[in-house]
Amino acid sequence: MAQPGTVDRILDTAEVLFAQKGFAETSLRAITSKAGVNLAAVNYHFGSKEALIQAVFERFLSPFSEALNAKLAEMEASGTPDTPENLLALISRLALGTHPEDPRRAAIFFRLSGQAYSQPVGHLREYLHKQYGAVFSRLQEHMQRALPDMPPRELFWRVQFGLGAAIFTLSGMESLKEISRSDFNMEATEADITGRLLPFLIGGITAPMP
Amino acid sequence: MAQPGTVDRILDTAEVLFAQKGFAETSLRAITSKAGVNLAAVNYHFGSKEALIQAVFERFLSPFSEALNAKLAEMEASGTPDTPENLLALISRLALGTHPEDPRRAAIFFRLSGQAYSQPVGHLREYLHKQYGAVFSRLQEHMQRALPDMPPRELFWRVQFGLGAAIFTLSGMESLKEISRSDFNMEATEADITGRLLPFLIGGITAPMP
DNA sequence: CCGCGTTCAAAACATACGTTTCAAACATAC
DNA sequence: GTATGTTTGAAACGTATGTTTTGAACGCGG
Repeated sequence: MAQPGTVDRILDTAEVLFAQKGFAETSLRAITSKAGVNLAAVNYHFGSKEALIQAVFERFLSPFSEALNAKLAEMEASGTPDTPENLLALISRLALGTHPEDPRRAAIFFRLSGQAYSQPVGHLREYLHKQYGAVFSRLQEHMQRALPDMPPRELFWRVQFGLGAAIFTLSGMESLKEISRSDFNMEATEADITGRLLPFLIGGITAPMP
Repeated sequence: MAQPGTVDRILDTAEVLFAQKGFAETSLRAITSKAGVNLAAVNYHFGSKEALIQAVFERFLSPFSEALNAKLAEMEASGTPDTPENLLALISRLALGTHPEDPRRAAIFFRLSGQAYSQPVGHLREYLHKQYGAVFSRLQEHMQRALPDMPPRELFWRVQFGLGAAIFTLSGMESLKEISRSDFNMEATEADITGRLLPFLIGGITAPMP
């Protein structure tokens, strides 16, 4: 492994370009030339482009997943009550703050998630489900405890809807900011949008059953 | 123009493949060979691959956009009150029923929308905004009339959140159906999911202000 | 200082892509 | 029936991609 070197420079550059332009549209040459490393370095260190993509996601999601697990355990230990407000605020804080050294990485995080989710059949989606399905299930259980009267199947779909609203909106934040700027003369920040998002999610998830 | 021929066979095949695997991942050779037409036919009839993509969207969105416009005009004329319920039910019915000849096309419609939205910078997103921004604005005005006490900027974001929830969920419906099948032994249908989606959207959009 | 495993650099490779070319087939009007 | 404009077919073009190869450079323990 290289010290503060090639591997990390590739990952740093790749995550930015993947988030900006997508996986298929980002060539290894674009990554390596911008990262200032040799083209062959990707295949040498990672094996293939697809392995690079997975490595980018692992570096992103592992800290998030671990932090979420830790915070949930903390909640359980301290007896903090399970409420939609608590759970969603927790996730929101985590998503925005998992990488405090660079706030821009939150935006990259969202865009990568959107790319992964809207990706076709690809190995990526099942890799994510296999790798991080456990923490998602745990979250779902907490949400179920917060809303004991809601049928699990209904809750499952509502969480999916909420996930969609969040990822989709935050992933397209750049464009939406521009629209909101031209239509409302309003500058919108990440924190501003997530602040508006939370009441929406709570309202949707706790909406009365049909 | 070809009669019941080449052009439509290309569009029919392209929309399926684009929805399944994305734009960049679908080659013209894959389209033309599956459609049973010559490779050069795409460039001959459409000019380029990008023009093909736009043509696919135009064939999808124009009927939808026109139908929505017509229904909104109908509402205005008949004095039907603007309520979130009415408006969202209207859109839902339209999205599921714009192409009644083939219900599978609703799924394709959602997947294409998801692809377009999560697409990078590409010309597609601004093309869609330029082409269909008007009908979206009109819808937004109706929603504003339904919720006169909500600040327009707040409403803008809430509509975006709802759009995200809808497109994102419906676009990933195939995978989500499978998860719901394995986790809940539950068969989910399009109508089932949209039936659950509407209360969520209404709850989110009408949630109390923070 | 030497030997060896690791990393890097430059070039080449094979392939897939979008696009273009050009002649043949076709349809239509005169 | 011939001429004209349109559509199709097969092949080629140029380019960009992911990957592989081959040595050189480097770091380090003996």
